[in-house]
Amino acid sequence: MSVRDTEHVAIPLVCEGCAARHDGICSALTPVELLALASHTRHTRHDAGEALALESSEITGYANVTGGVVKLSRVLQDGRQQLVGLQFAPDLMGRLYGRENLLTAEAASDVELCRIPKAIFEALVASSSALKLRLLNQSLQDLDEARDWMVTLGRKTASEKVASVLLLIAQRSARGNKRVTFELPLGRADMADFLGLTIETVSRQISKLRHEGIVVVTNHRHIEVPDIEALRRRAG
Amino acid sequence: MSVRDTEHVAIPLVCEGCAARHDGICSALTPVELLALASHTRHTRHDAGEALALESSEITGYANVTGGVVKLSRVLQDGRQQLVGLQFAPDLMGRLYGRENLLTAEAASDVELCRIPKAIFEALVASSSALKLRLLNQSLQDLDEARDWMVTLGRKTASEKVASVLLLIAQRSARGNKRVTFELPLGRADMADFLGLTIETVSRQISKLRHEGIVVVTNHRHIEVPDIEALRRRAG
DNA sequence: CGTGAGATTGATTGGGATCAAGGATAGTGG
DNA sequence: CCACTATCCTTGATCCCAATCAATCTCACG
Repeated sequence: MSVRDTEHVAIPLVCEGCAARHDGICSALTPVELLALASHTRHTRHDAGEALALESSEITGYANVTGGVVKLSRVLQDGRQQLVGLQFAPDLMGRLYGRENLLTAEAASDVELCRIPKAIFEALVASSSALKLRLLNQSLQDLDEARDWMVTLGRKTASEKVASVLLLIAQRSARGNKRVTFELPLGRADMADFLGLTIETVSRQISKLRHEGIVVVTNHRHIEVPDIEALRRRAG
Repeated sequence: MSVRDTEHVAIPLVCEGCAARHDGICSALTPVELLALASHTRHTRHDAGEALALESSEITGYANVTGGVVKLSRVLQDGRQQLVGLQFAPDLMGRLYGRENLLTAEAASDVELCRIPKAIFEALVASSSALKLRLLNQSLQDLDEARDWMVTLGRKTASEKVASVLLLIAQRSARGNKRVTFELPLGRADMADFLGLTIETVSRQISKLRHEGIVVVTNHRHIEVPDIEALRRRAG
């Protein structure tokens, strides 16, 4: 089989135009591998608020987030909750090699998933060095982000914390421009759980940023940031 | 070459009895790979408090922690500091494929390292699927731990936080027994930076745990936990 | 024994939580 | 199209946990 021959294997139809194929996990796969994988995947849609995986439940498979935003959280026995991460397309969901979920995954917005059975995906990982490397890089980056957030949680003031989430979401939503407009995938309660604050404090700090002209808020969820650098300075 | 023949390759002398060879990164290597690697490693000793890597400095290599405890931290511009992790033997230090350090690494206790040049180690990773897998599992576990700690930082009270560090260190120091005795690798200032608290609050909470009989403190650094389950309950 | 860094304890302050009303918004059914 | 309603958000008043300020105390080390 010549090198050119691999180009004659058609990309699965469902994968055309999928974010995961270009920037996600699937970009590490050859057309042949992608074709084999596609025959085992199942696409699902989920409304905002729907639980996608429950803490302590058995892991039945993995899933690429192909649209929307997923929030990952842990809860203490008495109900205190902490969001520990957000997943945007084309992130892969599911703790590799895990037996049970350590986290709850919930749709923050309407979400589209491309689900892959556990055994199929793990076999693919075992056989593909490129995929292993891709997953390794992904988890190292997630670790960097988790550690960054530890600084936010442990050492920033309420005001800096709120600026930090807005900045995080703004950066995911638009690139490069000084002025940024976006729709918040999180309500005030989720922001509070992400920041280790209460709803009231989040609301007050957003109001403060609004009065100071750092952000323009329309309809609670819609945010405009006239000067992203000004916001960055507020994030500490 | 028969299977038995690989056993005729001698394990490098320096690797005999090394923690990394049994439980660490090196356990994923064949004797041949280990031998090749050993010729490039350099063993170093460091006193408590010594900086091992500086935030924003160039990454020049990786290192196995072969003895002692290393603390990883980030600082904000104004000096506020947050510890984001501890590394015990036989953890691997250094952000794989990183160009500059995102964290400062400092010896918490006296530390022994087995240093490996960046290029040598990366070539080894590229060639060994078993090593890739091992590193992937390590970083996934670090991510789980970072997320656990996010819950501690974001949602626990000062009292629960202090119980949480003590529990973390107790679990690393001794296994299985109900009664545990250990030496703290961190002073009060480091504990405060790990927990997002002040020295005074850490000290007060330790005193409270002492008065309640949850811990016995001798010489500030030496801790006894009569009933590890009682401590676990305090950690939330 | 003296010294200095680290730890403890006490007094006071303050930032964010809690308690408590209202105000906006999106969805629903008339 | 417009109440009606439930949910989410905002704002205000008060409280409390942990920070800050300040004074010893302990202990390792010369």
